[in-house]
Amino acid sequence: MGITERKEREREEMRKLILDAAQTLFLANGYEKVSIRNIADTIEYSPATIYLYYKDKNELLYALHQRGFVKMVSEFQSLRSLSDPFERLVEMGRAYIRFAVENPELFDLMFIMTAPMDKLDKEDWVEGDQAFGLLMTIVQECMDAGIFKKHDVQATSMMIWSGIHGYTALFLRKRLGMFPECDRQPIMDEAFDLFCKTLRHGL
Amino acid sequence: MGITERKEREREEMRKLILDAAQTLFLANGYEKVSIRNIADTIEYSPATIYLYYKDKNELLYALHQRGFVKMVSEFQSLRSLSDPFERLVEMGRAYIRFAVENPELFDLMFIMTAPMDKLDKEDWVEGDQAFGLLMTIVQECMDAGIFKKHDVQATSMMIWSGIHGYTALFLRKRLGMFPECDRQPIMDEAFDLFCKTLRHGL
DNA sequence: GCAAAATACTGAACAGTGTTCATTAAGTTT
DNA sequence: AAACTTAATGAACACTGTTCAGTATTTTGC
Repeated sequence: MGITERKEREREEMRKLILDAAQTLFLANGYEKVSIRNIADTIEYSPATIYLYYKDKNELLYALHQRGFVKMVSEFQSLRSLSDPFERLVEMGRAYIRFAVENPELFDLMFIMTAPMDKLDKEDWVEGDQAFGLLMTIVQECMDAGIFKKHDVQATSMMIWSGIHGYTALFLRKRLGMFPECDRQPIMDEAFDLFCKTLRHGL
Repeated sequence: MGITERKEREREEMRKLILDAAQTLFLANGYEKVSIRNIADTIEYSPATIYLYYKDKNELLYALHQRGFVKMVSEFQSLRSLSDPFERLVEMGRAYIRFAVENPELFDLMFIMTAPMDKLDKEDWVEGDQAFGLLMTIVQECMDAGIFKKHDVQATSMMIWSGIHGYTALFLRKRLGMFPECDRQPIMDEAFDLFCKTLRHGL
């Protein structure tokens, strides 16, 4: 009897239907402005139905959080073609910033929003761990190649991640009001450049 | 007739009464969990009354945003005693992180939350400008003293701010799940230390 | 001192939110 | 065909920010 299998498949399809609708709405309108009722409307089901497939709104957000990491890690794959480890590091930083600017809502969910992160176990961090692991590998390679002095790889990677993350967080959350609109991009670019040079000479 | 003056004074007192109550509640319970009705209850007025003194909830948040910057800038005053400009810079970074950890909700409002920043004019950035101005002054002094090479002061300051901000943002928003709980603080400290050293040698 | 004008305040309502649950409809098993 | 299981829903609950007509209270002009 393949009925249970079909049921399971239908259930998975329904979960995908809901999540796809949620993703479209969230990424288009932001998380605040999308309600369970909105999602229910677009898939033409009752709001209560959504709760049969996802425990609550946060579980929906967390599912997207995971999708975001999968997308980001996949975009990092293009780095493999670069042979020079430092160049790869710089390009990874650029990719991180690019991802943030091109997918602001996803990035928000992944690194800034509080909502879905309230209580996460270690198992929920596989994707984030993967991305950070990639960074650590590149940093290690920079050390092996003599580009960086030998330091604790974890702390060094953390320092670099923080440095890059800072820009994107301040930029996305519109905290650069002290600069005139037109100056912001150039200043950001110059600051990123300076950060890379400082790493190159000082680490 | 001092009646208009008294009225003005009473109005200001009422604004303070509301804002104080809001601050206490917000900083204790977080912004999400405090409603206008909660605030109204604690000051024993009707919810509608609050709208006679503040346009909406965001105006309340923005008033606290300003208070936060005043507090932060006042905490930076202790830096004046340090004579070495680089030491002053490091200590400013420490003070920034300390402020964030000790006043997480205020910091959130000032640098992370989207809510009150939706549309701010240039005049609303005086306090932030002041803090960033202080940073630029110290960076300039580091350059004058020959500790840093001469670069664009704005971009350099921005780079340093981003670097420090990154830690605090990731930490406050609980994005260090890949590290075991007990390792986080040491890694953060080491990363901060490494950032300072890297600036010292590489900038 | 008293009526009229101005100000301060509030209860109730509106339109929305996330979430739950008894009830109904559909599908599966015996 | 009847009994059982599963899926979907309408309606409700307890909230939210915000508005507004109406009621107190205070100030003004006579």
